[in-house]
Amino acid sequence: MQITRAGEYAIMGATCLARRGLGKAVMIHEVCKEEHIPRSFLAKIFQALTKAGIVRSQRGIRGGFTLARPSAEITVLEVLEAIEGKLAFDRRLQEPASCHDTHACTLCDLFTEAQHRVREIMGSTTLADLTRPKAEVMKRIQGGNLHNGNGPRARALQTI
Amino acid sequence: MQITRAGEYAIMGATCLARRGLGKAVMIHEVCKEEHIPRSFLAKIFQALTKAGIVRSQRGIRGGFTLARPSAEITVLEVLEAIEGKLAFDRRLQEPASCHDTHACTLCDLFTEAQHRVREIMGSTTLADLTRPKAEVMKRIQGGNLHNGNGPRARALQTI
DNA sequence: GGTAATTAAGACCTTTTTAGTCCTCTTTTC
DNA sequence: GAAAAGAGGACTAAAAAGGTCTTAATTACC
Repeated sequence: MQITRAGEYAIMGATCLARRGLGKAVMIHEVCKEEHIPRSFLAKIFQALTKAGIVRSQRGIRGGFTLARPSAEITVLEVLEAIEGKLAFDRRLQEPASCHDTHACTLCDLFTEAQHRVREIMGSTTLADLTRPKAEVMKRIQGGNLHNGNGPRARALQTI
Repeated sequence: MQITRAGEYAIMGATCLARRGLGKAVMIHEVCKEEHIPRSFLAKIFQALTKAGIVRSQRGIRGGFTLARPSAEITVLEVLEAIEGKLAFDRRLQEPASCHDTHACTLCDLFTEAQHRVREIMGSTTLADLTRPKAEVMKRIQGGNLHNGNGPRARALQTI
């Protein structure tokens, strides 16, 4: 019941890029130093994020990584699932065949709801949110007003 | 980001006992057959649940397992944590030292909130709930009225 | 065009966890 | 005391986690 190190590093790395702004290429080395992540491991993670269209890479001298889109349009859920695959609380929710009691399994319902709650908050929090001052973030997260609004946050939520 | 098979089996096994009522000892063999769980694996799991005071065991001929308390007083969270240890969404929430940015880590806040949401629903759902008809359970889970009420459910929630 | 700096890709490795099994011992009932 | 349970510990195979290493492929600059 934990997210993996790779998933955690992905969020940290992407957030680090978010803090630098959209245009500037940041070398993997800098991100590692700042976030205390092993270099070659992060390289691998950023590769995956590149394929997922979350970051953009630039090879050669003066190369590095940038976010592919504004940080306010990238959700934490998106980053996490790019690395770990679709978030599933239990194997039942991945391969429904593994539940024999297919007709009316209340446990499946419980797991589905738990998973939904996690996806909801992860999907409504963007990288931009993580770069904001702590007090603001706390207020937003615990405020519970994740459902309303028309900003990028609401748009992001639609894809869940 | 998944619960383990052991955790899942524990909930299934305990729920199976809940369906049989409080008094009657159920042999491990019966539970396994009913829930499609490997026998020696479930034996191990029930051992742990016994130590945790969730089920009670009876050796010898006509032995077996029963719930140690009424099913309405045992939460799914309790069963899960008896097997998997305290539910932690990320290692940061277990050993805070692993987060270097101790002063104002917004990611820690996000994870804390996600974890809280999972604990909330798992901690407010009892084994008795899982034995009820699907429609009822769905209504309760999604109703969102998990905070009010004075029943065993509210009591259970206090320990979270 | 050469060279240094940078990411890409994938093979490889080590440790830990998962998901069990198996065997022997103890307890309990008949 | 025999038979039928669970208790407990040792063991194992497979998968996942958490990385490392090597060899490209690009790119900027001289």
